[in-house]
Amino acid sequence: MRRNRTTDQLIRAKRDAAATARAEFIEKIGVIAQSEGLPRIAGRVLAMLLYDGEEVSFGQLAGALKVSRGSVSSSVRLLESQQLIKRVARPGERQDYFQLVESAFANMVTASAMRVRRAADEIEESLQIIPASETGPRARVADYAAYYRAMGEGLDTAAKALRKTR
Amino acid sequence: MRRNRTTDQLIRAKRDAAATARAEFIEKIGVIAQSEGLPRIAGRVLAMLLYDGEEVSFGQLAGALKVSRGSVSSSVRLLESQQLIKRVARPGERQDYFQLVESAFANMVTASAMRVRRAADEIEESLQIIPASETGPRARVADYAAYYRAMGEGLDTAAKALRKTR
DNA sequence: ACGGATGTTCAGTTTTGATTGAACATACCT
DNA sequence: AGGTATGTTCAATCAAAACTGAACATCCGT
Repeated sequence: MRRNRTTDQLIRAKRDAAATARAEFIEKIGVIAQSEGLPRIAGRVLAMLLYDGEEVSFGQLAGALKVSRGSVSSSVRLLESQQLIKRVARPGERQDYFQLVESAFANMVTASAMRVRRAADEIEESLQIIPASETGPRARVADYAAYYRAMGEGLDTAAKALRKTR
Repeated sequence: MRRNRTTDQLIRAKRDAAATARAEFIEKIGVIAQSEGLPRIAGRVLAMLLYDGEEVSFGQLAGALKVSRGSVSSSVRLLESQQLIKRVARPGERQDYFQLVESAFANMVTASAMRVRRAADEIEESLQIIPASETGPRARVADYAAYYRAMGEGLDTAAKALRKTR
């Protein structure tokens, strides 16, 4: 099929639009990730896997994101540890491949819940040390701990709900 | 009333225990604050106000936490902007005084909700740009946005609940 | 008006954490 | 075994954010 110049230009324009949309999304998630306590590169890895939806190789990550292999290594390890992505072996291929886990969103919530729970633990540790005579401080710190506990449970509940639905 | 040496020592030991418990709590919250996206000093200010329960002056904050007045200024402004503390004027006193707001915990949740909602907005912005032809990516990004939306609403609900209870 | 106490601002410094890249270990292919 | 592709580790670098302190503005009492 022969196409004229105008048609070709349209097609190219469309492809470009898709490419820039993808690039902007990846960068944006990189920034959002930082406000979630993830390093920027980890966020971009996550974004790329989410956007593309398919398995992506270690080399592709380093290449497409233009970062060192060292960074890719530490990022994917972090994301694996939080159960957000998984490493898959492709028969016959040397490289590692990665993809988002099914329940990635739920697991993000679980990771938050874990952080909050750890904070609650620390505060309760403090509570142990405060002498019984300090009734005012004890009451207020106990309230604070209870707040963190409640948050943690709320997040866990939310995670469970997410897991059921999708 | 005359007390012997041993009694005095006991009293002093008790006071010391209370003081170190307080100091450790303040430091600990400083660290936890960082994982919440607050600067460390702001966390310590918050901790001091929470522990002591009463109004604390600008000067006391700088003195007790051993930080510059500049740091106190920016910290209290940040905490005020998030509605976690309030500045109170004492009649006849020149210094500003600060205390935790009643609904501080609920407001912390609200602040988180705001952050999450902002992230959701950004992701939806991305969604606008992705061409309709990219059905796979669009669906996945939309899911991601929905997840953030749900989180935001969940947090807002939690905040409302907290406000009712206490 | 003056002096001193107070809070804010901002340029400079310090600290913290992320990122790189080279050395290394491992596995595979020949 | 030798060579190459691959992922990890870690010391060095870089970037971002927190923090300081001095200059400034404001207010209050005198």
